Formats: sequence, structure tokens, C-alpha cells
Amino acid sequence: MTAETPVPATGDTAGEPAHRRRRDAAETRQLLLDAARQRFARDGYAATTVRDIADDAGVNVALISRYFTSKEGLFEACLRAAGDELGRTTGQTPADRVPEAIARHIAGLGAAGLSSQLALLLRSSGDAEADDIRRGVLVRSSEQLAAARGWRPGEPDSQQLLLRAQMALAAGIGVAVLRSSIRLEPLSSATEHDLVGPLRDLVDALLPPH
Amino acid sequence: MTAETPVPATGDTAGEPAHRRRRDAAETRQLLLDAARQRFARDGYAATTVRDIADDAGVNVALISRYFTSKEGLFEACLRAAGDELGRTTGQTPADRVPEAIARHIAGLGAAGLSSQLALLLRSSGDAEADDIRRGVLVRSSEQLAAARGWRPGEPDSQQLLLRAQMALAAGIGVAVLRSSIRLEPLSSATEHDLVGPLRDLVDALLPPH
DNA sequence: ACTAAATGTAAACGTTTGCTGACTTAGCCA
DNA sequence: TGGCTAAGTCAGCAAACGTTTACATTTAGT
Repeated sequence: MTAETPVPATGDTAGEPAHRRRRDAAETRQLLLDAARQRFARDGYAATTVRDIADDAGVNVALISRYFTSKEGLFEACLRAAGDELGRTTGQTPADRVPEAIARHIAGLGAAGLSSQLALLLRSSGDAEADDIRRGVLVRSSEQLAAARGWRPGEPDSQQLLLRAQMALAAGIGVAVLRSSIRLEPLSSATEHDLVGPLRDLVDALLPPH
Repeated sequence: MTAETPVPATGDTAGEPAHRRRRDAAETRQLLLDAARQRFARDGYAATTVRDIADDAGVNVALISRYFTSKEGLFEACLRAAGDELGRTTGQTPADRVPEAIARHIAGLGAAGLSSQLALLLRSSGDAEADDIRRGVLVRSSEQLAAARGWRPGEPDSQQLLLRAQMALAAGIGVAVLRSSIRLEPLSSATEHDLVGPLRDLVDALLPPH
């Protein structure tokens, strides 16, 4: 069910309203999306209840059904958002800056921000459509990563390169989860600066720059 | 609650009984443990129901409470078993064979076997005691891995080496999950032989052999 | 063979879950 | 101001969950 969300027909799609309205569908939707992303990423899909999310967002539970049809719909929206965010990063990163970009993603860039987008990608809801979305995001990301290191689709030996790109992606996601969800020390309190060196070694070893 | 399991006082602790008993507490316990490990590893803690596990094991639901006190207790038992298994592998692996050992773990070594032990390590139940067990397993494994590459506890710069070992472990776990749970292709159908090369590059890059 | 303990079964319990329908309130334009 | 619609609230349902209780069957010792 790919329900279109009933976004309110507010004229101004760009720019903040000068003073916040007490009722603003777009803002409420975003509040739910943010709260859900963090909960899903940290606790997983099944362990997260819609009441948890609504409370975090400071919003009534019933609005989840209104804006996202169901808990599943909200989860899929989170995956799509994570895919957009990730694609925006990997898409415009020059080949030799990929490790830095991953490190920045993992390290957080502002408290509990982008790091949870990565961790979200290995949370599963059991729903087939959500799985398709996630697989799509992962395939696209690994192909972009592989392409930055010389991979061209269809070439005979290129499967090896794609495999290696997926392993690099898996490494990044694994680190993100061990940091944010499992809280393994010293990995958990390592800074972006601490991570970028080892990550560069890791990515360069899997996908030698050419 | 670290409930001791009421193991039956069968005299023969070693060797299989010649003909299988129709009721055997030790065997039932093991059936539950195996079924639970696979479910927990693939679907996560919250998404797995005790009825699922009992059905997989071909056993009555109430026996989970009998042998493991609770679903939590069963999960903790799975973590302990995974820790033992992993420790047995990493403990007796010479330094230069570590990547091969990881690859063998990931690749499965017999259908859905050891691979799920690795994936289990990033499943969380939210319970504090289970978190402690998992953290212990991860810390011990990463220390063994780091020690195999020259790390000595307490040395000033050794924190860097431990961090890198944890990242290597995170990479292995990430690959295991992307393979077994997310089923990302071509990573998912890669053989042990396909994996060992990239894994060797990865581990050697993070922890240079000395 | 008899008995007591060990093992397994069936049904139900109270709670929590995602979701819904009827209702109330705020925003906006005539 | 009055009224209409979008936005948010509230109470509660049915299903699924982990666990328990009372009962049945098997095993082992004598």
C-alpha cells in the first residue's frame, strides 16, 4: 500500500512561517518522522511501539495512522528518507573523499542525526515492501560507491568490485550499529577524527583507488 | 535472574544414549536453543515470539519458561552459547589465519550454522543483563583479535589498535547480517572462497600483521 | 508392579499492541 | 461573527503477546 500522504495545501512550500502555527500538518509529519527514525534505528521495528513514537514527537498516536496509514507506512517513509539522505551524500562525493563522507555519517554530524540513517538500513520489519525499499537503497549506495572506484555495470569481472563495495558498506553500517545501539567502548566514544583514519584504510583496502 | 536450569540428573554426562529417549530434557533444551538462536539472529528479539521458537523446535511453548525461566533467559542463553562458540574459534586461531576464520564463520560452515552466531551479537532485547553479556562477548573477541596483531593491554597507544579490532569485528558482523537477514545480492550468495580475499584485505588493512 | 519425580500438554490469564470511529478544537475566509 | 474544514483528541476494540496453572504421561528406582 503506497498511500500518498495528505499533505496540506499550504501555499508556501519553501521558507519557515514567521511564527509557528499551533496546528501544522507538515511540521507534525516531520516530528513523527524524526522521532520514528531514531526509535526504529536504535531499538528496531518490532520493539518500537507507535505510542513511543507519538510520545517522543509530542503528538497524538492517532496521527500516525492519519499521516502514514500505519506503523508500516511510517517505517517505509523513514527508509525512503534515509535513502534520499544517503544518496545525496554518496552521489556528490568525489571518489577519494568517500571514507571521510562515511566517517562523517557514522560520527553523527550533530548528536543523533545521520548516524541513525545508516543504522536504520539493517532494521527489518518483515514486510516485503519495506524490504524492497531497503534493498533498493543498499544496492544504489553500493553501486555508487563501487562506481567511484572504477566499477562499470556489466563488465565481466565487475561483480568482484560490487561485492567489495557492499562489504565496505556493511562495515560502515556495522560500526554505526555497534556505536549507537550496542554502545561498545572504545568504539562508541571515538570521534569522527578517530574513525576517519581506520575507515580510509578499510575502504582503500577493499576498493583500491585507481 | 540467572536461573540455573534444572538439568536432569542423568548419570551419563558423556556419550549419546544408545536409543533415544522419548522424553529427554537435555535434548529438548538444545532444540529450543538452536531454534531460538536462528530466529533471534534472523528476525531480532522483539519480532520473535516464543510460539515461533517452540514450533520450530517441535516442542510445547510452556517448556521455554520451564527450562529458561523466560524469553529473556532463553535469549541470554543464546548469547552465552554464541560467546563460547566465538571464543573457541578466535582463541585458537593463529594470527595470520584470522581472516580465514572470520570468513568461515560468515560463510556459514553448514547451512544456517555459525553465521547466525555472529548476527546474534547485534540483536538487542533491551534488557540490561543481556546487554552486559553481549558487550562482554564483543569486548573479549575484539581483545583477542587485537592481541593476535600485537596489542598488549595497558600500552599507551594500544587504544588505537583495539579500536581498529572492533571495527574489523563490526565489519564482519555487518557482512553477516547483510547476508543472512537482509539478503543483499551479490553479497548474499557469495561463497566462503569469494569472501576470504576481500576479508583478508580488510583485516590486514585495519590490523597490519607484524 | 508400584510409586514418586521428571517431563510434556492444554487452556487460559492479564497485558500490551496497532488501529479505528466518533468527537472536539483551531484556523481561515466570507 | 459565523460557519466550514483541516487538525488533533479520546476511549476502546480485537488480536497477539509472554506467562502460569492444572493436568497427563513417561521414566527410573525399588
